[in-house]
Amino acid sequence: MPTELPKTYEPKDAQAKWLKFWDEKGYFRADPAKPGDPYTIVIPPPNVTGALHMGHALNNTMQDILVRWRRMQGFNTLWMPGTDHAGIATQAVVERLLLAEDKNFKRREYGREALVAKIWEWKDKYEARILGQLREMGASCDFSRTRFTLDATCAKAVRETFFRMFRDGYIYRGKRLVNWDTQLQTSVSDDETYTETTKGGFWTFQYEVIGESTPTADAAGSPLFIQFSTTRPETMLGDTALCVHPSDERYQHLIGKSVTQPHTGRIIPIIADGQLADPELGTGCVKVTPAHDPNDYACWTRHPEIGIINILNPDGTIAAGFGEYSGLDRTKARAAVVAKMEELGQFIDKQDRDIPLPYSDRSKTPIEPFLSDQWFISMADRDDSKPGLAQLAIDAVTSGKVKFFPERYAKTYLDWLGEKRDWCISRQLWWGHRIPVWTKVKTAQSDEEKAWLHGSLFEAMQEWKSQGRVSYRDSADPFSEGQFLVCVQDEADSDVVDAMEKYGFFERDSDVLDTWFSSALWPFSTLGWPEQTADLARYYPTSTLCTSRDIITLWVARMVLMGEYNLGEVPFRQVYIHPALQDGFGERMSKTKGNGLDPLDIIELYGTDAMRYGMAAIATETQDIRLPVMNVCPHCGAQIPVKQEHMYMRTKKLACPQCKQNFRPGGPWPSDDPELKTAKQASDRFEVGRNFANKMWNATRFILMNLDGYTPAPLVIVELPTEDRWIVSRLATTASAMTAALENFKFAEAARLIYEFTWTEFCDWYIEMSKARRSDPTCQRVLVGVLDGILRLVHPIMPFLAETLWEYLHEAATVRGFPTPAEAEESVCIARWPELDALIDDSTETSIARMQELVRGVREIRNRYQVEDKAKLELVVKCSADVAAEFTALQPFIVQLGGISTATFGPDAVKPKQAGGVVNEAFEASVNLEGLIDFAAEAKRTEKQIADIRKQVGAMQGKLNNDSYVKNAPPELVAETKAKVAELEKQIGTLQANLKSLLAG
RNA sequence: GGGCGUUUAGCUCAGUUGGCUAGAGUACUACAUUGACAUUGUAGGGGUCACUGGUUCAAAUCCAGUAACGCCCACCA
Repeated sequence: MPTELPKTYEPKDAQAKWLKFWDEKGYFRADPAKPGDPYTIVIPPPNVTGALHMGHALNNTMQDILVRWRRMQGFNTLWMPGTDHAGIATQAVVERLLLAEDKNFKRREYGREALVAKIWEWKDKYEARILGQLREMGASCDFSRTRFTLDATCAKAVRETFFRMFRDGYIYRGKRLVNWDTQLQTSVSDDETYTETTKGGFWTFQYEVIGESTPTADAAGSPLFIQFSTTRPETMLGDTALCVHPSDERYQHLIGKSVTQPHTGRIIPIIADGQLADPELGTGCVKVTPAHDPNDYACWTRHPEIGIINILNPDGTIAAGFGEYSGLDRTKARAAVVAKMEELGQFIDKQDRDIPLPYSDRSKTPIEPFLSDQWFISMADRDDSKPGLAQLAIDAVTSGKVKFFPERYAKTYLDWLGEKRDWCISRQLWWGHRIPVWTKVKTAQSDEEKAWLHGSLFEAMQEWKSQGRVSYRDSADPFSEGQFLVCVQDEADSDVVDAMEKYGFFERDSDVLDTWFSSALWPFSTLGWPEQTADLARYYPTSTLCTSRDIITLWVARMVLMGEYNLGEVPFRQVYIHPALQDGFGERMSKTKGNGLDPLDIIELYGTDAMRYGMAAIATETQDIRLPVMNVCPHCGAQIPVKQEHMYMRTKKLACPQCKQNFRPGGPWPSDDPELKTAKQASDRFEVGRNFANKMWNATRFILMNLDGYTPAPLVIVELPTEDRWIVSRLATTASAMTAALENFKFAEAARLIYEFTWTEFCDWYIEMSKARRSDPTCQRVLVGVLDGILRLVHPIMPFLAETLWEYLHEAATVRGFPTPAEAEESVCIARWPELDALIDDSTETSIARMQELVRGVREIRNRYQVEDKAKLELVVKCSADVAAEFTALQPFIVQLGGISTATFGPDAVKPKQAGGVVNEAFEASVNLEGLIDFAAEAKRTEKQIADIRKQVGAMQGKLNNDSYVKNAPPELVAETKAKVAELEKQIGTLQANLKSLLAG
């Protein structure tokens, strides 16, 4: 006696149970020694800054569907999990935490080692949380291989890559403007700045043009001045040019001339640069201060001859070498610089103006653009035999080695790489992979020092270099040069490091690498590269990368580049870009807006399977998808749509329209009123998945209730009754279509296919039909076999549900399937993906479709006349002998599903006098409505139907009367139209006859 | 400013290479209730396919333009 199932599916119990079971069985542990073509996915490592959000849920669901599906297909699968150290974001989070604990927290005083240790603590906590959430979502990762971008394995790959690139001349040190916090004396990332409108000034000055005089000068000839405006007068000390637009007629004659910078006496040129100067703005002339303004800096890179001059000390005072201004704070310097211009009569005007000024988030002081040493990777083409890195990555895609899905994203990738901009890889942080380069910071003084540096150390270095332990530029005695850089292959190589640091000649660079540097190595660092591991040999290159489009450039392009450079092979064959989630108003979901959705709320409310189904169903090929968010009232459970004005924590309290009680809208913010209950968040998009899970649950429940005496036996398909052949064929078609959908990353279609097959065809029709065949052994076998197939097909999307039902089915019918039953696998995770193409049989489809049409017609009449279901109807169907034979074979189902008392089929069937009817090309069905019929209403309906058909016929006749249609359209289409017209004309005839008798009453 | 995308039922979205009366889910309406399932069943109503023009025998679909919205990148003396 099979187990009786509860009435509804309880996702929570199932989730806990199967996570444990799968883990114990080790289904997701990859073994390179096992057979099967490899299928590998590396997870886009989530940042260890916090919890997983809905975007992760989407991303990971896509990956898990692919991995579970491929595993069932017999691939040797590996889904590599892990997390990202996310340099800036993580360090900022931890620093904010420390600042909250102690208002006087200062990074420098706290110290590098202590801070890094603190961040590790944070990492351990949140990594565990993230991995836990990943498990809860059902992710079939191989958690035994979990990596972290800052762990020892990944660090090795980082060191090796940096060393090679340094050695090969791709990595170089250069200057770049950074956001400088003069109070904390540190650079800050763009993320750590905010812009605030500040009262400032807009000054206009003039510089004297050398050797020119005004055209309208008096006899003596007065000097010619050129005017420009600025909001930061103090930077005039660092001016190295004035700039005008090349096509600006006012200044044509001055391009190439020079002016005097009055404070410094420097002679600086007037240059033309179309990108910097805008003739429409101000005077059309602009000063150029490359060291203190990003645009001017860019201008300098285009005109390097003008030079670049830094005027600031790290504390924001004016640097030495600027006379009376040196040592002044930048604000005092500004006043002094302006005063000087007034004194010289070269001050024209000052207007008060509100200026958007960048501030440091940490110290709340204005940011200074500050020139500093940075590390870069050169992307450009090279003169030597070595490849240009950008080109390597471009070729990987243009050659088709890497394919994008949807294709259009290849353009994003190629456009960005085409610029071949160098990649700045250094970050002024402590959390990350520290740059393994030592710089010579002093020259030898004493004889002893000289002997050491130029003698013993240099000799040792040459030796180490030949051993590949260090890399540096060759020359007779490089150590005699001023700045000298040594890249150390292994920072733990104490021979080298101790030797360099002895006497303090060398200091290690304090910067760390951009977090994307280690992320770029992820597809092979996780597999153990540079070691030649079994994993690397088996699972690289990986198969598919699933990610979002905003990191195509930051991440995808760089992985390809690094894979090609380090291993000479692309890191993945396919890149699937999934859509981005938006809220109900088309705005990107984000923490600051508070319009996000917590996957854990969704899981709790609807279950993991429902969440996964929702994610799959939503993943179409568009680039954005909307997910309207609702608050669930914590008192009564009412669902209240989130409105735009609730965002950004603008609404701190909401009243439930149903129970009138107050609550706090759900969101990422901490509560400021512990009394006020916080709403969970929901979205009705997940109800479909929950309902679907329940539908499958109950279908299984029904089948198991009717399985008494089940025996497995081979099924001879051709000998099966129509309805059995039909459902088997439909299952086969569905399986085939799902395979194709998944191969093309059409997750929404895959979800729709299994949903429609299960709900509409299997539950609404086949199971209903099976009720007329109680305990028919063949029917039992088909029910069991189709359910088995459904569970396999749905497993990648809804694994917990599938596994739960699989276990029940296993108990009741271990041996199952068709055409030849076999003992099923112990878990649906390792069951074979259905490949039933041989069972696809189109010929039965038409008969069942006709039968469905007939039943639907009867139901429609029943509804129209409000005939209650219990009342049996008399059915007469006028049709060809062939169709009559089909209907006769299916008669039990027609009788059952239509609620029929007697049914007559055939060409000579005589319809009752008082009848309601349905007419189509294959049959005319009539139901006896004696005593019920409303002749006038029925006549009116018939008239409308005739009119509708006439309209169609008219449109088609129009086409057929059009010579160019008959001439140009495909002949088979024309023939089809003609046939259709004839068909419809026939229907009109029947309907008119009916109308006549209706009118006659 | 540059690039990419979107606009189809009240809402969220399908609609393949142009070709029968444009579909689904949800919401809505009516009816149904101890027989797997109300997280249900049966049936029904609901669309100027953003707008303008063009190509074509034929346009939701192809082309051009307009508008609104979204995302990415660049930039704002």
